[in-house]
Amino acid sequence: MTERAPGRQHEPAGKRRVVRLVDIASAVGVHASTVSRVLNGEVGHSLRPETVERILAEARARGYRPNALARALRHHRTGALTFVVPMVRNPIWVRLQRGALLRAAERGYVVMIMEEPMEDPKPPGAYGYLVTESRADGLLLATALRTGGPEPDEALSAVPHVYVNRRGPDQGNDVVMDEAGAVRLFLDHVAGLGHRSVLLIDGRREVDTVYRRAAATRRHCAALGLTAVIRHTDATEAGGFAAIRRLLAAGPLPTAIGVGSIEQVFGVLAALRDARVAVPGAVSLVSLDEDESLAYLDVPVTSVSMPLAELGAAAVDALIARIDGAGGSDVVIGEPMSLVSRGSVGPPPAEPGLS
Amino acid sequence: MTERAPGRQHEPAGKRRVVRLVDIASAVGVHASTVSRVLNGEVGHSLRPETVERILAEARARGYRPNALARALRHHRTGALTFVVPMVRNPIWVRLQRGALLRAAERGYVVMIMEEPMEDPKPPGAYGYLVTESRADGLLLATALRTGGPEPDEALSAVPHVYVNRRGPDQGNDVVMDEAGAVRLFLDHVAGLGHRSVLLIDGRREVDTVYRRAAATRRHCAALGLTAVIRHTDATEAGGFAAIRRLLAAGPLPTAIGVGSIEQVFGVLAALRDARVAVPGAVSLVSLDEDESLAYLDVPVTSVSMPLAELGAAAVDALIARIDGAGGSDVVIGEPMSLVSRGSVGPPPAEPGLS
DNA sequence: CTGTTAGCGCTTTCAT
DNA sequence: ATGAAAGCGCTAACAG
Repeated sequence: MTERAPGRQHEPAGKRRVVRLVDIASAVGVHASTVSRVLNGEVGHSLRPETVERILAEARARGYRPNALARALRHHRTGALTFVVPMVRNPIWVRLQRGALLRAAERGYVVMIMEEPMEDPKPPGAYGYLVTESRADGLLLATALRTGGPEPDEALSAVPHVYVNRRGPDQGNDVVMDEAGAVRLFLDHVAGLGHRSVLLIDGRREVDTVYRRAAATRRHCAALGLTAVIRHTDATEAGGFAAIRRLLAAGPLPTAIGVGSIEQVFGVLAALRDARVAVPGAVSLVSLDEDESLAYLDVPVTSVSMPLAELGAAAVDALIARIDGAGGSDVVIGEPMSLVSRGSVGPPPAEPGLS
Repeated sequence: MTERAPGRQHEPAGKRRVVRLVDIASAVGVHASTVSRVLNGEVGHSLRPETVERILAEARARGYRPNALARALRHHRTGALTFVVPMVRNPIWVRLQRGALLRAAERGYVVMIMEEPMEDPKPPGAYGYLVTESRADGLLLATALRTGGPEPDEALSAVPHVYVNRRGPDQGNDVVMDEAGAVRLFLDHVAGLGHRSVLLIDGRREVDTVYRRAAATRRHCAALGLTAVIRHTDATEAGGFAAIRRLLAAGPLPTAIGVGSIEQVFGVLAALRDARVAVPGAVSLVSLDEDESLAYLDVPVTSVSMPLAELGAAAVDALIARIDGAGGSDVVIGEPMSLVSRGSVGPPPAEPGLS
């Protein structure tokens, strides 16, 4: 009883080594390869039921777990994916990440996260080494910035990869959301109420989602006969605040405002509040980025809810398909998308543009 | 010119195999072990400078990257850590994760994220297999719930691990924040302004941080001669909203309110707004969870800012120390912590508890 | 100074 | 129905 903290029964002093295939093989009195076959459920090979039982029992008893490293080395498969995300605070990434993590787990993969600093963005190819070094089987690239040209990143030519929530330079590897659909939901809603002038406040135009929303806004406003003003600003509270400040100083606001990120929504709301611009009395507001907190603001904010988790899951599926050698084409996730009405949208004021 | 997409020069049709140590060895005309030595910068062994040069040049030319799998198999080190986090929306995890990711990268580790569903929490030992299978060298356990008893999780006895932002059942493996310090910052601030009654709205008491904040509130209120009311509710907007609703129905509110999570802050503010309780006129409000958006609400909310990123970094350091066999003791991160004054706190109303 | 050998833990033909 | 042997890519002990 003077022994220190005995773990189980025959615990040899010192930390017990992890149990290997050969350990259970020699315990049962068979060869390691036999154990391997049994544990991998080889159906082709007919094993004596009794042997099978003994092996299974022993493995279970000793809590055997296969060494993923050794396995991966043999199979040229790590069972890991790397998700490269921009280092921003926006909750959009949390949901995207969650959708991806869940689906990856379902499909037997683990996910490593790499965060890319926004100040010092690297080209996607900078992450290719993770696959080359056999740390992962493929790359989910959610770095936000559009790259300069359309030349495919050579460093990724032999690396399974998928661009998530942005388009990449090479065709057929994009998994994105239907940003145009989201914009249409917003515009049709306000146009239907009689608004004729629209303002979009969004992030830097180098961000691909922003670019696509802006383009869709211009296009659809033209189609509907609405005037469109588009302002790019920092995707922060301060950015949204400053944008409204500047616009107010220059003249009356458009009557319908769409905002790209929730941080900007906070800033926009604060600026409108400061300037005593009534929402939805004088201007209507729609967030293109859904979050539950929008329901609890002094002006509950209507938003467009996008399928972030589905996007993450679809990206994982697409990447695994590429790892498995199957080709694949661009994917656009459009469902489920909906307008969450919360009261920040109303008809335009009698004298349009009144602020 | 009819060939399809030639990559570089001597690209043999089909995807080029990854370059191995032996490839560059045979190219240079030396043995693989020599290459290994050179590339690992063996100082003890004196290598002929010319050989070194040739090897380095060849490796660079062919973009050689060591196979992390093979290396890990030999070294019994994967160079990966697993971070187990609860699956919640709160931005606290984003910052914690970021601090951990950054520090891990600095120290040459990659990080895998596992999200634990809040509805179906598993014991921390359920993640031990990741180390046993050699998928990671250690575990950062940020699962929020306190476990039942103080019995150390046997499944983790041989697994390097550290509990992050919560205390674990085994001693000496905790890396937590100074929640008591945060609570004191809040209480001293409001007590200094003359408040005598305090309300804490926080999450489920099974969450360790909540438990510690509640205990510290009781203790410090007693020391200061303040009355303390503590309400546990869902860590959501709806939870905060409902808590205030119920309290208002029962009578006047304490004059100083602390709130555990930002989601609850949104709910609390909404409920106070609905009930026309002036902030900070009738009650003062402090968020124990800092976020920039708090500055842009209709009532800018004062908060206590905690060192989340530092916590993540410290946890990584502590875990690596344990992986390296060094012992370690519990760590409490208290700096930098500060009160961010934003205007939701004022002196108590003349008739205390007036609502 | 550099090559040989063995082996990390597992899987997979090929034998028997 | 099971064993033997080779090898994934790399490194470390030991020769020479």
